[in-house]
Amino acid sequence: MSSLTLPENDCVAPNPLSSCDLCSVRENSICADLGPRELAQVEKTMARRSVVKGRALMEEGEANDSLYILVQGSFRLLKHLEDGRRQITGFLFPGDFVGVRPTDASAYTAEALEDSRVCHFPHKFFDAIASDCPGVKDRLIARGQTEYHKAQDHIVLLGKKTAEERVESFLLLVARSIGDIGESGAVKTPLPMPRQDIADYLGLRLETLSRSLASLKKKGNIVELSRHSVVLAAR
Amino acid sequence: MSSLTLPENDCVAPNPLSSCDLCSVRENSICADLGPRELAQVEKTMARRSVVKGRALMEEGEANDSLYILVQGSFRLLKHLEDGRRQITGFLFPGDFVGVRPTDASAYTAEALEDSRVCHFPHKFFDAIASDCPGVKDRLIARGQTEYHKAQDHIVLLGKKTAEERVESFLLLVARSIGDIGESGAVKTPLPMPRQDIADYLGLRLETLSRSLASLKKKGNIVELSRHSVVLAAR
DNA sequence: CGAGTATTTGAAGATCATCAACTGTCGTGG
DNA sequence: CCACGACAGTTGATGATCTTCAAATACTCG
Repeated sequence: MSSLTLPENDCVAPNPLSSCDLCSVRENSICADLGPRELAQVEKTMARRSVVKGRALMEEGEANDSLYILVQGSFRLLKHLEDGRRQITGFLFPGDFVGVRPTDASAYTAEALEDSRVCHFPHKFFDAIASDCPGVKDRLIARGQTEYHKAQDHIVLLGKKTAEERVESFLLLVARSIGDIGESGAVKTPLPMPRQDIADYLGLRLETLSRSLASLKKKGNIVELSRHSVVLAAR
Repeated sequence: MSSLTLPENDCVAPNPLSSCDLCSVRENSICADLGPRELAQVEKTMARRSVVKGRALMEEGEANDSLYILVQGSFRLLKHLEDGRRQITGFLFPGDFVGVRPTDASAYTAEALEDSRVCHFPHKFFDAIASDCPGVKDRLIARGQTEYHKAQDHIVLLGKKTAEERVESFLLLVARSIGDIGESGAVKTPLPMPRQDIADYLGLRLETLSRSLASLKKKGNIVELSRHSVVLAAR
């Protein structure tokens, strides 16, 4: 209760992700609302977890009672139709959350696109500190809201945009999360997910996606294109 | 502060919607979490408001600091693309919420499809009672979550379903909110929104919607179809 | 009843899907 | 180090679904 020792830490913190003090996504997360006392509590309570590529953090239909914050790596969120068709409803990048609420049946599956690291918070923890840190619940509400807004943008994309518009919107979306602005204002961004995942996110077939990418490249909107990265022209 | 008089009420409560005791959507709402003291507070604080057909409860881009609970009627939620295309992201029926969080710029517009009645709660109110009623914030989180799940279902619909599948899903959706199960298991449901709104929800053109409806009727999935209602065959 | 709008229906065209073949990339093992 | 196999991605040709443009019909409200 009283000690502030950091269980997983060596003295020199060889892994920068194992201490909250050095956490790269902390300002964006709930942790920003925690006082020093709660933060110490967090460092004792929570578990950091590695998830290897392809593994699920939670499965559609299964119970989940934890909140995960993605620290490193990326995930896809997907839902299945009865007949096996699948729709990707979103991607997670560092700083994003899953499991804002405990539930008996997750609405979607979350699978790692690459080897990743997450922080794991049992929801019990939030209930426990809720009275001391009222800001935490507000932050959960806020995060739920931004998820909802992202979903609405996705709805607009699927409902009203053409194939090429969808692809462009998607690339900008990824770039905003994990892209780097290069010299000349061009943006280079990794694409950790395979083409099929992008297609399933955009409501397009693989081939249509490929053609749209080719077309955007010919038009100059895409400067460079490879399997795992894109460079977008400065607008 | 101390009196429990209900401002808008006559003795015999001529309008059943003007007292929380008689509110038809109360069990589904936040109010279910309120203690008698808070409920009394609610009856003094909140305003019941009529919204005439076509009027907006909130506008995309404008500030909003209130939560509204729909008591009677229906709304459409919509977002605009820069070029004027519009996408309907959802409909509200009695018991549904808008404005789960205060914001400087609403993500969408909410317009009445018919003359409607809402309960209006300034978010200040929730902050004020948060410590007494911890359940209220949890309920807001939960509600945000179900909104998110609905949005995800919408995403699946738009991303993976054919025109006819979309129309069928939509009709079931409405039926679940405001439909009546008739004899024989058939479901009759009103359609308070015009065809164009349905099309804009489903990501289809007006004509395609109309044809899909006609086709579903021919197949027998729709038993009866008029401008403002449908009867769905029992499955 | 009549004007104006909402909805349906028809015919032609475009976008995206499907089926199929080809090319590139990565990792493994000889 | 190169060769091979497997998988990921691209490209081509054809076709279906949905859109577009156009006109007719049905409703609703004054």
